[in-house]
Amino acid sequence: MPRRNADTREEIREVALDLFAQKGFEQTSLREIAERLDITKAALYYHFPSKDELLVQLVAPLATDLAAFTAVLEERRPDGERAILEDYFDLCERHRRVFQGLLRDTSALARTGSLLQVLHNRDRIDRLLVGSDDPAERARAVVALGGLQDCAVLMADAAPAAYRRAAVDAALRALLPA
Amino acid sequence: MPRRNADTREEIREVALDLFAQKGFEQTSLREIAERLDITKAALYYHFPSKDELLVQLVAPLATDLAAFTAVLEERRPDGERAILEDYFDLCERHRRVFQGLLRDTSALARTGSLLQVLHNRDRIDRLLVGSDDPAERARAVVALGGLQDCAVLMADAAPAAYRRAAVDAALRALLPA
DNA sequence: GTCTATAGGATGATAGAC
DNA sequence: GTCTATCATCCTATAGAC
Repeated sequence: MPRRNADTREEIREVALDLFAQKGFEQTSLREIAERLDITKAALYYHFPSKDELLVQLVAPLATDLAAFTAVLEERRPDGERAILEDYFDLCERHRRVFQGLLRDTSALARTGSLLQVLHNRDRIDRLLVGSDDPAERARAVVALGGLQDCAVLMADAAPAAYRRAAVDAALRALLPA
Repeated sequence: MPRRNADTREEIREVALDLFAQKGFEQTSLREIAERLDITKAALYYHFPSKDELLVQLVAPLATDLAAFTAVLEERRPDGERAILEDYFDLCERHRRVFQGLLRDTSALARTGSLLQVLHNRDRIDRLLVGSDDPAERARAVVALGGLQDCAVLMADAAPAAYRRAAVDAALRALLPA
């Protein structure tokens, strides 16, 4: 029998993103997604050819958005760094769930408790650095530390010594109120 | 028969971290780890009670280091923010492989090509923002954007509007040369 | 400390009826 | 579009010999 809601495909995307964000891609089975929608696994395969393709479609909006952002930045020198940063911030917010759930799959660490331990420490460091629990104050620390942390991942091609000074300087500027 | 090398346990850790970092935790089977070491799965279970426990032991050094860092920060107001940031940077570098391989499990995205797409864009944005390929210059952008991106993940408890201004301001300071 | 053998289960995916 | 039934494969983990 046909189901209550017309747009099953969109419902699947919604549930899948929710579960992936919550438990990670690998640890979410198609059975779980199907159960939550009260359909069968086989029905999923009518709408999506594979689990991987489902993932691809979930990340696609972010990928598209990011590509557009890059394109704009490339074709003309835009209206100032502030505007760029604001736009990038908005982009991250817009795809917050994707960032949270798909760009870092922390499920395994969460299961073992390691993740909580790390995040707890990080959170305390953030608050201590700025001496406040206020989100606006904390953000300075998150930017500074998050930025440094990102270097470890994204600058894998360069020797740490080559950018260490610059990175620390930048983080310091971010941390200190203007 | 006993194996060539005495410290099998350490060899296992080494190989496991390598494979986890490369393919992600969930997608690395104990069979693969065993094969690479020329032992059997059963032998792994002599050294580690479970796959999860193996993971825990791999993250443990980072967790410990981070806890110590927090403790120092807590007990006394340290020698200035610069030193703190430098220490945090060093900590990240020290555990670079863990950050790369375990704190973000990007394996699924990598398999589908989505990851490459996202990282490629991010890399170009970084270079464009500072107008240079020099690592030292790029670091400013990585810090600024990485910091903003981290906000989307770590400040999940706060309303974006509450820290948006502060975060963008901090990122801007990080981006602009002093 | 390492092996063989296997239990016991979940998973992604497909075939074919309705 | 959704179902039932099933396949083939892989997995973590354990028992027990050597």
